[in-house]
Amino acid sequence: MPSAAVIVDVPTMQTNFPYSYAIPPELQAQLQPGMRVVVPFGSGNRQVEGFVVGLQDDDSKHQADDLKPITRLMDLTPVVNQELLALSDWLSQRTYSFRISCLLTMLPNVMKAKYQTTVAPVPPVQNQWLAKVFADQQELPLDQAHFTNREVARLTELRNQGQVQVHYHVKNQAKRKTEVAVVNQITDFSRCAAEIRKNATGQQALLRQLEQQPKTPLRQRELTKVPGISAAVIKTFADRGWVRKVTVEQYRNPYDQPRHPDQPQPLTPDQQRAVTPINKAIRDQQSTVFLLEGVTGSGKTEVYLQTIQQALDQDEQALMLVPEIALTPQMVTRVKNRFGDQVAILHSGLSNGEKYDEWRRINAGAAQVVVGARSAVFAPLPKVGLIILDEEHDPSYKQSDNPRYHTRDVAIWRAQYHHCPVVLGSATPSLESRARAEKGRYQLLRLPHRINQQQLPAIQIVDMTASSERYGDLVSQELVTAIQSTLTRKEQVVLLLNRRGFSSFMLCRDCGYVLKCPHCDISLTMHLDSQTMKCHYCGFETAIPNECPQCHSRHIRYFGTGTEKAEQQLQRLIPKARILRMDVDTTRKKGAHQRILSQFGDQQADILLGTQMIAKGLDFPNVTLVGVLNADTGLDLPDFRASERTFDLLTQVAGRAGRAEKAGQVIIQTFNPQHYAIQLAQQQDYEAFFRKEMQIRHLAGYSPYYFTAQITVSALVEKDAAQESYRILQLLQQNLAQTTEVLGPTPNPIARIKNRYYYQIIIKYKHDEQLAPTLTRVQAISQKEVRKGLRIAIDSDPVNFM
DNA sequence: AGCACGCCGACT
DNA sequence: GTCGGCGTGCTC
Repeated sequence: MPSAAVIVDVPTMQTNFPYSYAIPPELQAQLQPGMRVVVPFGSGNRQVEGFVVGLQDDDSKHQADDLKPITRLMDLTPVVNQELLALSDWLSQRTYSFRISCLLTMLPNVMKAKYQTTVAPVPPVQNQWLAKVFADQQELPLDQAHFTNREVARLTELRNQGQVQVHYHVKNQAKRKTEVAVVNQITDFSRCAAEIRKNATGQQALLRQLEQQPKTPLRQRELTKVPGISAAVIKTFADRGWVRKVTVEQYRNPYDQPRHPDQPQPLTPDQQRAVTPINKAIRDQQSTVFLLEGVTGSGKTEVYLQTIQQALDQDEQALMLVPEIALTPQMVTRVKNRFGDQVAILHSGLSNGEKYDEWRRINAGAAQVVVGARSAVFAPLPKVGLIILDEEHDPSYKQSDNPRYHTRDVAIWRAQYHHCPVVLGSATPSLESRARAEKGRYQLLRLPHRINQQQLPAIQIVDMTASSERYGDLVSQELVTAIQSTLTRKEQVVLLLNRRGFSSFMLCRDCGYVLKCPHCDISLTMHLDSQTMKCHYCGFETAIPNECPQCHSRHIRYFGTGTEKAEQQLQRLIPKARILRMDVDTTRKKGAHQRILSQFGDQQADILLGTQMIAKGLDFPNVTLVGVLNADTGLDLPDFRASERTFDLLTQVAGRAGRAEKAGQVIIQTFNPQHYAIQLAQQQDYEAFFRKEMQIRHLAGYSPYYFTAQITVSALVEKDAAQESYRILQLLQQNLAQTTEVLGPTPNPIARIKNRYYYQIIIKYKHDEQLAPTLTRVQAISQKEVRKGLRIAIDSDPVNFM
């Protein structure tokens, strides 16, 4: 008796394995691994979504007759292929998360089922209350909106008496749109042409269209755009049997822009030295990992495009991952211009429906190139020939909630599966990747020169501890002068200030009170445009006080400068400058990103002032000055990667200057002018930074010399989080190897967020056989404790310690 | 997650 | 004595 192995949508430790279900005879022919099904689960036979991960001919553990049958199919074809099924298994072990969570993150959001429980009275209805509640309704949803807890208890009682029935509904949210298309049935076009009257221009036009593309279904909506072709013309053809009407899936096209086809550009010798080995690996089906270390402006993108072409030439597909695609519309345009409609785009800026459409195009084999952010690494391409991870050091490649995967790891796994190379590209590779290249595990390719012999911009450091008072603490005289002369030359300026809002905290000068978020251990930031004090962690907002909430003194002051205040001050210093501000607050609305950038690109502003979102990938030829208002914001964070992040950010933003024929200039303002991260960013010497930082990591015993794992415990009561973390500490100490070091528990740098108290434990290890089984035990414990409001998060390779 | 079973305190 | 509180275990 055949049965199906099903992973059910019940994310718990105790259900984290496949359950066997009987396959009803009518489903036996259709059912395949990778399809979603609805299955009865638990005592009430409540209906849940599940993924078929395998089929068995007989089941030794269970007699066929004690298996429950699959209720129904949710898909007609598999939504997870064999590769991704295997990947989900590896991923769940690697990240200590549930298999169902892994499967669901590989798919667009809309494919997660929605559940609804309803209740219906069983006729004849005798109970008066029941009759009154239901009146003429057949059934009602069993939720808070319809029934109070007391009423639910009453319903339970009536159900036990058989007067009420409970129904479980599983709703597939994914709705596909269809449209009408016609398929050509003509074989002899000249004979048909003879049959059409000379003055029937519409019919002639349609015939020409069919002749051009006799094999593909043509969408009616597109066809009727052709002059002369109308619905009536199409109907005439259908009546004659010349075309057949079919319905095809309709896809929303999120980047429906006119295309300017471009051709491969001639390569510099550097680029050629990179392209050759990558293309060879693609041809030879080698799963080599290349680290492409190229300074900003060295032409990495052209290397990507020409290697993608190699994969396409072999009838294979290419996957290109970028940090957050909304930030680099220029990159999307370049790829689309080169490869046209075979490109699919997946990123967080798309609506759920748009993501689903792009995903289906990929799954149907209609896309050959996928460009996308983190989750696009799961794009269901059947035969991958190349995977590119641009800006491979970017922290957004790490998912911060379950499953806590790193895109780089998944990319490498998939490359091994497909026997294809991975290209990790960056101007400032992560220390981990660069170290692997050093050891020969990755193959290092370097692009040390900018294309067209452009000079790297000259970088000047301004020591803000010695800055003149006249200009305040925000902008130095050097920067103001440089901005002014840039504007006189009719060139543009990019300014980075990695802090949003107006002022970062409010302080009472009489009693020393600092206004904090009531839900988090963090001071509230003042925002002038919304006239509120905001918490950047939980979103709490309150009015701006005009007296101290504690002592009612009116001597309150606001300290710290964010982008809002910087904009105001700059405007005062340079009244004629047209300033555009770009941060989370000005880009919240859909498309705002693009609008600000194109305004700046069209020279409608002189200065683009923003947070780190302006550091990446922007390419404006008229920008000749880049200023960093405060290089220190990230430097003193309690994170061993603080220097690396600062170096990356400064290098990245400096690269925005002088990208065309005009020379660029960069001014970095800092209170730590001697710090090596800032010094070496000034020299734009990544290799020197790498060596220096490696020494420091070696001494401190951090990545890449040691692996790290992190356990975070949180609870509503601080004592609970602390106690539990000490219990886990004990478990770790009793089980882990002697050489493994366990740090903590310590309260998180921000000890409370959204009313939860956080404690963390850091594990540093080199080789520890016991680590995986021990963390699995921690995972099991977390399952039990979750009922008491405790949450335990395991991160097998954290990138962020805040 | 949701449901049943089972063991302790407040009530008709 | 029973009703119902929620702590614990199980779901093919």
